[in-house]
Amino acid sequence: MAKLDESLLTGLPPFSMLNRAQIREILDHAVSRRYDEGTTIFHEGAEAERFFLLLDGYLRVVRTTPGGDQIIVLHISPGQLFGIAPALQRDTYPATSIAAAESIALSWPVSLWPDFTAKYPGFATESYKTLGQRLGQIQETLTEMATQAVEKRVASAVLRMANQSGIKTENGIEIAFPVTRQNISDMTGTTLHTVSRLLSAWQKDGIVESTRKHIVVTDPHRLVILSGAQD
DNA sequence: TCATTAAGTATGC
DNA sequence: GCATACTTAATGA
Repeated sequence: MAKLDESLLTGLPPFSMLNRAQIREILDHAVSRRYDEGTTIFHEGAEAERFFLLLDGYLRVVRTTPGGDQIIVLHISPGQLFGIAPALQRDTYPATSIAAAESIALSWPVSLWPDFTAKYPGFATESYKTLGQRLGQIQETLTEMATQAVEKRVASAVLRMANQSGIKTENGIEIAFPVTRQNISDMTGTTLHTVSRLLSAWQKDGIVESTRKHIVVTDPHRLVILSGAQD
């Protein structure tokens, strides 16, 4: 296996306080893998054998409700840790992770987690920080789901993706990974029909531009207004 | 206001 | 040319 370059980890929050030698040490224990779009990296409830860091691509994190349908809980962007069940004191994964686009991730056996948190300054605190942020975001989405009207929920879901992964183009902010209407309905607890209608209406109003699996937010400000601010 | 049904068009391997 | 993505209208809770 080819040696991984140290520049992969320098600058990433969990590793930013480490020196070259420490990063080298971490990389030498890591396994790098590529995942095609749509590939499941691990399943909810499965034995957590490894924890991961996303180097490139985007992931959907999906949970199955008691009813049986899947809802998209959050997305993972490059540079983020995921599958960190050990940080939650769990030995199974709390959710399923699926590659939303072609992705590359590093992983380590969970047996190394105690070493990492003990040996590397900043690693533990940074991990718990992202974990806390995620929990907060999930809770926010959940209360939003329960209280807000559909149009607001879809608006904030699109905004979240644009903020998290958006790349600037001439026309606006483009969501960097493929998203279907179905995906958005899975994030917002509505139907793909409603999402389709909303996106069509917004396109007519010049707020977004969308083609298949592809969304550009052309007027973020008005989408923000739709997402919650009242007129 | 929104889900559901249903019936259509567009797109891409 | 077939499966998948998306659109639109109609109906009714």
